[in-house]
Amino acid sequence: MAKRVSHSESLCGVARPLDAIGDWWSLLIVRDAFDGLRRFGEFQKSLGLAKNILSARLRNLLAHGIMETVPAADGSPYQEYVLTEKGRGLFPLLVALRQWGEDFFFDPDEAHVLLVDKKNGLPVRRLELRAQDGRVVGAEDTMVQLPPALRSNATA
Amino acid sequence: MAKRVSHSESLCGVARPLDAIGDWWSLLIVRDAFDGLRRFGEFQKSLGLAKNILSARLRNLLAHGIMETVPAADGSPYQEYVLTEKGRGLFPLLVALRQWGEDFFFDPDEAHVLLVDKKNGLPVRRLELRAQDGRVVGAEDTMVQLPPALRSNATA
DNA sequence: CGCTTGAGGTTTTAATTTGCAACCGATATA
DNA sequence: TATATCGGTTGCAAATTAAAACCTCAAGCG
Repeated sequence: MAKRVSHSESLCGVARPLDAIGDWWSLLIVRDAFDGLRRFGEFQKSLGLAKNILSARLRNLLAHGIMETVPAADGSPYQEYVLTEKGRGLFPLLVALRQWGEDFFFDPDEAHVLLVDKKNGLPVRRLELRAQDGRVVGAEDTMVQLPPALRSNATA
Repeated sequence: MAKRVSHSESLCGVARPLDAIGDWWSLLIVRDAFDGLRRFGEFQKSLGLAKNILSARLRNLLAHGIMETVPAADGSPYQEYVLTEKGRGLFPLLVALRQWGEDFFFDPDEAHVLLVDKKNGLPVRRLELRAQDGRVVGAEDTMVQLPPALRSNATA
């Protein structure tokens, strides 16, 4: 955290998010939250990280509005950590990460968990980026365009 | 790097990729590579990071097969760094990160770079996850399914 | 030739982060 | 009253990160 820049100013659309979730653990916490985990102890058991680190990461996620605490759920006197809308917005990113991992980090025959459609248990499709006209586009079909204001400098 | 586990074993499909690109800089380097940067000095100038860190990150990206060095391009005696197929596979992830950043890290009226279709200059669509039947699905419509082999333990 | 310059790093060193372990406070539980 | 469990915080040693200085090689040039 707090890598080089004080806050969000002058960071591009890729770098700003990284300031919030750009470490190993944060995304795993978010993933566990998507899987329904809510309690401090649940995250700790699932991830096996030190409590002070989990504490710091949760604080950071709260500070960035990615998770929030809710008073209780089952009457216990403790609070729980749940994703905000901003946090739930990370779903496509997690899917992209998972699909990339499946593509390149597993042997072809190696067993791994599958993301499936709840309705029928079938695996989901691949994430696809489409242009306005519906074409599936890759990196080579796209470019980044600076906003009219600040033409020309880099990594705005 | 080398966070807690020696190598890839027993890491889920989300954690394994994070072992390779789970730090602030690596993804930014990859993004710059998508933007056409190839030389050590180009990356350093663009990202403004210390040379030893860039060196370490590039080495790591090479070790993970995300980038590779090619002997030259313009006759200079130095090597260049280009994305492998595995590295190019990160495109959807970068798009997901960018779109999330645009959604939640910019004021509605704040200018930011746009990812556009090269053919016509129009912005690309949003990334969408679809089920086999074509339905757009969100987190709440999906679940992770363990492979038949190892039913029941967590985070396999 | 001898000097400088720039690319592409490595080494040194200091600051930051990490993670283990111990502790703490509050609530249950025996 | 003991004791255990949850949800943390605090110390402290070890590892990681980063800034700056240094090194090497090749080219340019006077």
